Order: sequence, then C-alpha cells, then structure tokens
Amino acid sequence: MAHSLDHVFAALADPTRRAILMMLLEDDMAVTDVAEPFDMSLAAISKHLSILGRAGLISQEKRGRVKWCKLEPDALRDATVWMQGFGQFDPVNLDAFEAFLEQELKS
Amino acid sequence: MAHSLDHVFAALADPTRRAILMMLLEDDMAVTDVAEPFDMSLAAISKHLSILGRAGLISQEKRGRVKWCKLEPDALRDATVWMQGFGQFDPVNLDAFEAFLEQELKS
DNA sequence: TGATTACTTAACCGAAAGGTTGACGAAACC
DNA sequence: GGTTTCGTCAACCTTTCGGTTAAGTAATCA
Repeated sequence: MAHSLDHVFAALADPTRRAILMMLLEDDMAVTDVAEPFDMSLAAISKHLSILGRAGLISQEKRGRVKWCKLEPDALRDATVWMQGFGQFDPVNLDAFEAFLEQELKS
Repeated sequence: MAHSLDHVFAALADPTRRAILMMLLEDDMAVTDVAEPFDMSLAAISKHLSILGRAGLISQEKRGRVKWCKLEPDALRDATVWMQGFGQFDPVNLDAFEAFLEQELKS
C-alpha cells in the first residue's frame, strides 16, 4: 500500500487534477503542455502536479529542461478496492466513461 | 449523475468519514452511536455526516428524536466508473477488503 | 411540568487548499 | 555570452476544512 487513501482521494477531489489525469491517459506530457488548456498560471499547474505526484498518481522525469509527466494508474488500485468493498457495481462500462470524458473535456 | 465527483472524492478523502462509512456497512446507526468511537465532539461528527450526505454517500431519516444514518453505496458508482476508466484492476477481492477493514477498525 | 436526551446551528479558531505574482536556476538556442 | 524557455520556489491572499464551545430546538421520560 504505497500511497495513502487520504492523498489519493484528496488528489481526485479537484476537477483540474482529474482533467490532467485524463489528458495523461492519451500520452505522457511536458508540464507546459499540461498547463496549456487551463486558464491558470504555470505555477498553479505545477502545484497540482506535485499533489498528483504525492498521491502516486503520476510520476515525473526530467529530461533536459523538459519535465515529463506520466500517468501511474496503479495508484488507483487500493482506492478502487476500497470502494468496491461497498458493493458490486455493473461490469466496467468503458463506453460510459468515454462519453463522460468527452463531455468533461468540452466544458 | 446525481452527485458531483468533487463532492464524492472530497468526502472520501477524510479518514474519519471513511471510518463512518465502514461502520454503516454493518447497519444503520443513530448519530450519537456513530460518534461514540471517535475522540471528537458530537458537533464535529454531525458536520462529517452532513458532508457525507451532501455527497450522496449516506441518507438521514429522523424518527422521533433519533436521526438514523443509512449508507447509500450507489453514490460510489460514478466514482468507480471514473476510476476504472484508467485501467482494469483485479476482480474484486472481498477478503482483502475485510482484512483491511478489520485492521482499520482496530487502530 | 420539568429534566433529560438527541442533534443542529452559530461563532470562532488555526491550518491547509487553491490561486496569484515575482524572482530564480538550469538547459537550450543563436 | 546573452537571451529565451521550462519549471520551481517563496511570499502572499482568500476561502475552505476540521475542529472547538455554547446555545437552541424538539422529542421523550418520570
């Protein structure tokens, strides 16, 4: 159990951070590129990324002057297990997630 | 989509609130009984319960002078779907959850 | 009726969250 | 070497969080 549920859930509670995670689902990204779609300073994004890092949800590797952000979905495992203890839900519906994702990125 | 992921994840980020949810897994409880194991005022627990209620994770029904708290696990569904969009995890391991729960309640 | 029980609300407090701007360091470009 | 780019850090500000105590309301008990 690498990272506490406290940190993971707290990281997921912010819409900006959830959006960042969804962006990283596509591919690894540099910090500046992560920041681009948001109406927010680079420093703010940098803070969000460090919170995601503390929760273990992403890792960061610096190559040259560019710092690359990589999704680490395994950090979600403990949280998922915890939540599923409360009942069985439908089998994963990826279509629903895709739709939700599209909706979210649009707003 | 009844309750926002913001509220659900924020509610889950606090260990006291997660412990309350686990207690309610056993059975419905009155507010005073929920508060009993915690080293915290009743007012504090009342606030935690209202946060859980706002997230849709519990419902409360007043019968006489007693207010009963009931787990509403369906509120976790959207959050679970969201998280599972990041990858398939092992099938639910209830035994692991039970062990974790026991550990948690002991500490 | 009077006292007690069950709970919420209000006011307050310190600490943390989420944002800003400005200065800085390190790598890359010309 | 000078300048630009990438990113963090420090200081600050406002709002929210998580707790407290004190007071208030509503139902029950004796």
